[in-house]
Parts: sequence; C-alpha cells; structure tokens
Amino acid sequence: MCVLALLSKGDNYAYDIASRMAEAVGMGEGTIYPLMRRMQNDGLVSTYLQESGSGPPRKYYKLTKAGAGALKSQITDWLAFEVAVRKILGDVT
Amino acid sequence: MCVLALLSKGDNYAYDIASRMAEAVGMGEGTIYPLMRRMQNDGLVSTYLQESGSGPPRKYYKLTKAGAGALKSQITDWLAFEVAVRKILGDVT
DNA sequence: AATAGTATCTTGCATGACAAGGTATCGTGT
DNA sequence: ACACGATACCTTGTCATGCAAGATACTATT
Repeated sequence: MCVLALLSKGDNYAYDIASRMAEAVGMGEGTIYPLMRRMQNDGLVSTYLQESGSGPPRKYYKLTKAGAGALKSQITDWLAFEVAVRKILGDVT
Repeated sequence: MCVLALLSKGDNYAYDIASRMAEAVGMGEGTIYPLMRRMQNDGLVSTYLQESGSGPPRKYYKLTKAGAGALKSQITDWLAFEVAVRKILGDVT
C-alpha cells in the first residue's frame, strides 16, 4: 500500500522507493524487488527504463489504473484496521 | 500487541481472545494457540487452568510484568509506524 | 445416543520479509 | 589508467508467521 501510495505521487524506481521506505518504516532493500515483481505480475504497476547519468539505467514504475484501484481499496482496509486496533488498545494507550 | 492489550484488561483464555480478534481484525482461530505458546515461551504471559462448566477446562492467560513492558514498547512502535504510514499516505487519503 | 457448542491443540502449506551476496554503471580521486 | 564508493539492478536461502483443516475432549440439549 505504501509503495502504491508513493507511486501515486509520481513514477519512481525501486532503489529510491526502497530508500524512502527504509527511512519511513525500516523496510530492507531485499524486500523491494520481489515486491515490485509481484505488483507488476498483478498488473498494479508498469515499467519503463530510463538512463540515469549517475549509475546504471533505472527501471521506473508507474501506477496502472488497477494499481490506483488497489491502492484505494487497501487504504480503506487499512483505515478500518487502524480503527479496530485503536479500539482494542482503547484506554491502554 | 492486540492480544497483550486484551490481557491487560483482564485474564482471559485463548478461545475467547481468538473470538474477539476474529471479530475485530479477522484473525483465524488457528493463529492464537501458536501465538500464545510463543508469548508464554517469551515470558510475556503465564497460565493457569480453571473449570468452565460449559465445556472443557479453560487455560487462562495472565499478563506478566515483562508482558506489560512489551505491550508498552509495542504500542510506542505501533504509534510511530501509524504516523509514518499516514505521512506516506499523506494527501492520497 | 446423537448432535451442537465450547475449548484445547497440531500439522502442513503459503506468504513474505530480509540478510547476504552478486552484477553492472558512473563519477571522483590518485 | 585504475581503484573505489555510490548508485542501481537482482537472486538465493532462511526464518517467521498466519491460517485452513483436522484431531481431541468435555458439557448440555435433543
């Protein structure tokens, strides 16, 4: 969901996504490539190559219509989950 | 974290915890027993048996001091995670 | 006696995160 | 020219864990 959300703000490549996710939630780099592959297989993202000038060519990922739909429904689910957890935590917090 | 939070409100047995978690976040019943075992091995909970009158005896779980500490730190982590995710979702939501 | 509800638990499978390692490209310093 | 660090891609193997399915057993109801 977070990766889809990042892509909804603009095309990006795995290495940069991984860096942002690492900083935000501590995601490891080894996680991103299988994840992107899965999302591409599921038709949530499409890719294109682009030269970088600062290293090897980057594989950019772009959110598809299906990806945007998935993001929307995942956000709905996430918010419901958040509420459910908050309810369980209740006055403990 | 949610199970620890439930236990912080009073001792309980796995079957009932599982029911609450199933309703709240869709957790399956097969999840609870390995989880409780793990938490007991980690010293987060202790157990005692009690007759029920409406079935086999229940194994009640009670939060230990270590469990209360783990809950506290897990809540801290969770809240930070929530914030990080919200930040990523940002105006997408 | 049979069934349904309560309550325990185990087994096997699938998912997925990640550390570690491998490859290749570019710019910078020596 | 060459080494090095940063960038950027990717794979492999391992470990954790959620869950469906099934096994067991006790109690109460039909």
